[in-house]
Amino acid sequence: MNPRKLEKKWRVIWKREGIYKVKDKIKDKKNFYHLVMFPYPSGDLHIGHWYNFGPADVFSRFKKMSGFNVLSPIGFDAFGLPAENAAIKRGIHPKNWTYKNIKTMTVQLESMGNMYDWSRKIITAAPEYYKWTQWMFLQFYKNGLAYRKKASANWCSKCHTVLANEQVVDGKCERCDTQVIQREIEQWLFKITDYADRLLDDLNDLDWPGKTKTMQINWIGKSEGAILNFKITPSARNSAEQTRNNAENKLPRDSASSQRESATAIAVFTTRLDTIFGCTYLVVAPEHSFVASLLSAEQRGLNADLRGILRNKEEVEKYIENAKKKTDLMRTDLAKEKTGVELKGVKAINPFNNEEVSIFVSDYVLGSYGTGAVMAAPAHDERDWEFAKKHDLLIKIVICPNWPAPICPVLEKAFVDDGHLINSGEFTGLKSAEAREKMADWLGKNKLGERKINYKLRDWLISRQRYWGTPIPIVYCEKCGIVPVSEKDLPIKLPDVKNYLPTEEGKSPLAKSEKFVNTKCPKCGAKAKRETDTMDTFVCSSWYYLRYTDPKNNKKFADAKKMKNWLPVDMYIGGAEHSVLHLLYARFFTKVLNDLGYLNFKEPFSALRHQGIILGPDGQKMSKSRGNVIDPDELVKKFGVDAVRMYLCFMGQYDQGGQWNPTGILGTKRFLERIWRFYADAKLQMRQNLQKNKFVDSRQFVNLNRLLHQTVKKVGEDIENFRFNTAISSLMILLNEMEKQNQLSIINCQLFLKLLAPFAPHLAEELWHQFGEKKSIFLQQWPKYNPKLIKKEQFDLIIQINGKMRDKITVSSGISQKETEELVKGREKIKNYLVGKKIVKIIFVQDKLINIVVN
RNA sequence: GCCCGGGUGGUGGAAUGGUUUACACGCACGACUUAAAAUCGUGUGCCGCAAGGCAUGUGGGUUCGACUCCCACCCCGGGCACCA
Repeated sequence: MNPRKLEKKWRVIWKREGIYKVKDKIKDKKNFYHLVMFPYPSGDLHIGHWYNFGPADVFSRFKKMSGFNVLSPIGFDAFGLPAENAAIKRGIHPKNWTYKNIKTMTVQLESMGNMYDWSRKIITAAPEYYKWTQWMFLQFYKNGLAYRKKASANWCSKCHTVLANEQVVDGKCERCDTQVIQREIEQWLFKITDYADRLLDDLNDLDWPGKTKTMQINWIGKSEGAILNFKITPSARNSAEQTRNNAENKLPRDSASSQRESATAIAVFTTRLDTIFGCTYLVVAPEHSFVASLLSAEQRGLNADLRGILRNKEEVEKYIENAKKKTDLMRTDLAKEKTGVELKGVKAINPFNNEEVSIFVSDYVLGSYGTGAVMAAPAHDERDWEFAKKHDLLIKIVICPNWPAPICPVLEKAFVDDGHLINSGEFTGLKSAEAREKMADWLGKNKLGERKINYKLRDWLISRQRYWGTPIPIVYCEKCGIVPVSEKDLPIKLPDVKNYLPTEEGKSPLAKSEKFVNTKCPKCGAKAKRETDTMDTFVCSSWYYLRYTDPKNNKKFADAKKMKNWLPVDMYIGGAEHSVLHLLYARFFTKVLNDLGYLNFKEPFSALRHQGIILGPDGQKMSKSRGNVIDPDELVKKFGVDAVRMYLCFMGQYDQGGQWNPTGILGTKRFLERIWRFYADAKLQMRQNLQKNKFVDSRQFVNLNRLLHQTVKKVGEDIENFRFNTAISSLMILLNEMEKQNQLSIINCQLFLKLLAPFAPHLAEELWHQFGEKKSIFLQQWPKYNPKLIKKEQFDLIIQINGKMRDKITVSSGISQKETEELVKGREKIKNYLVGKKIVKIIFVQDKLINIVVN
């Protein structure tokens, strides 16, 4: 057998006969949309792609044979930064580089022999595709979901572009590992935060790995609490040095001081309103506007009483200078000591008890979250505890774990759990959860604050200052301002510029193309300029799964009826690295399009599975510099496609991946060769039998039949559960057994091929046709098993003494306990164990074991 | 620090609370061969000549019986990380 010749032969025939060409509807068949995450055209199909697509193809072939009309498309996520970087490195235009890669990768993908419907191929960098990406942008814009703003953004100085929060890993650029800095820049954002709650709630109904759901939950980071205002007042004491104990000295606030009260207030967000009576100071982030006001020359935004009141201006300025110099990574390092300085001369007033508390500036408070200011209740928060201990501030216990015993423990660390309130005025005695409710009500009633929900999720920054992306369809007119391009003018084509290099100053290379930039205002016709930023490539991939249902449509992103046939996606397979990026964005897009009436479903991917990561033979991540990369093309040359895909299925649990074992693949190669030889023998034998007996009845082979039916059950269930490894091992067991039989039926031989077909499609198809079959094996029905045949008539009964296996006998199924006991006690081996012992107890498990307990 | 996932032979890995080590790789021996490769057969957890004993990261617990359930700890991988 020459696997490569045979495999090529079948790929040609499959293509010629178009057996993978998908019809939108087939009578009496349910549609099944099976999708793999489309590859980025990096230039080579690596083993990770194979691990993703190979076993995924096993699943979709199985579904097809199980009676579904399966859509299994493929395409290319063709825009993006790496194409550009690689193109720059090699001096090739990104477009040429990308399309050249698509060409080679298409050949590689075809060599896998997967059942893709190539007629539905999509390329996100093609104008007929990105026309609709731009159309999506316009819908977002028209509905207030796309907006432009100047704000601090993550800037990668190597890639010369801004990055979404999701693309910053450990404070570094996801792509090139360069330290990300903050830079003020005009940018486009999508309002994903509007969908935070729905993105959270709808996770419940999805058949997704729990881990992936958890990661999205954490990324969205919902926390419920309250926002409350602390009024600011000049320090009542001359000596601002006494920070300690001043919270205990309640200052009865007379009418005079009330009148002098400042209009300035600091809002804080807390999830632990129940600890408010334990608040002994406030902390604001260095970038908080209040600090800036205190320090600035004009002192705008400050009440007259507060102007010029800061007594340690220099100290504060110095601290803030230092904080600015720190990178995000340094600032968020938990191991670091919590530094900070007091704002001397000002105090904040706790709205619940009118106590004056000190205000600190510290970089352990983040300017970007909540209000950029927190109330510190050091007895009940670890960070506040640490800060208070270091700066010798008052720690006041207001939550007691020992209620109703009035004695609270002396704390050695912060007590952060819920408990009962003490020393909390009218709220004393309440449980934490109850107190939070009542206190929030009280805040609202007195107009001092309100309930508030905060999210970690930020709006999605989609503009990139790079060439190789979808142009943002926006025009800037001197008269009309920001004007969206008219839908009929789409696509706004990416010009074929010569100079696509990114620029230092944070402008897209498109800005240099006058032909592109200068245009007319779609509204008033006056001279106008185009937006030159392009979109984040994740925008392209947020809706691609819709396009496969109607990839050639020029009037709509996809026809509604056609989408209805397939969507949402029934099974989505891809890497776990997309847990928060692509998978969150695609969900967001789906919800928006659903709201706008274009889709009748709210979640894009009903079921999701991840493949694991394959490590090099050395147990390290594969990389060219380490020289531990496994080249799938080489493997195919040596072992054939079927052996490679089968080994990928066999090497371990699909979602766990693992270290590449260079010799392991020999096992599946040998297995396939054994099948080949076995069928050559079987054919000969059957030809003889056919002449003699016309037909060999499969009922002659009762034991083999049982194993066959068991295997049908096992393989089907295993594939359904993505347990490809054990499915293959049961096929191996079956072949081992079949080889021992000296007569075989045609029916059984054909049945085995059907079980094999999803794993080794080429070989199975070849052998199938050698039986004289004319239609492809993939147009056959997956075999059904007979549950009655699976039951054993006899089984090995385990005999245990004190829970240890000492003997076993083969007995008939359904044997009674009494019979078993007699049988067992009569055995010499067991008798020896019972000599001089007293039988305490006998455990009998029907059709399994007997355990004699002695002492 | 927190949240997941994992720890089983020489290796990859199997095991509804019931035979630990399926299946495969590797290794050893044998057959075929002038020889080698390929193939086929046999064996292969550890200790021991054997009887037997001991083995699923460590230590406890529940149970007639624990890889599996509970508690504590150690190690590896992944994610999050001052989110108030």
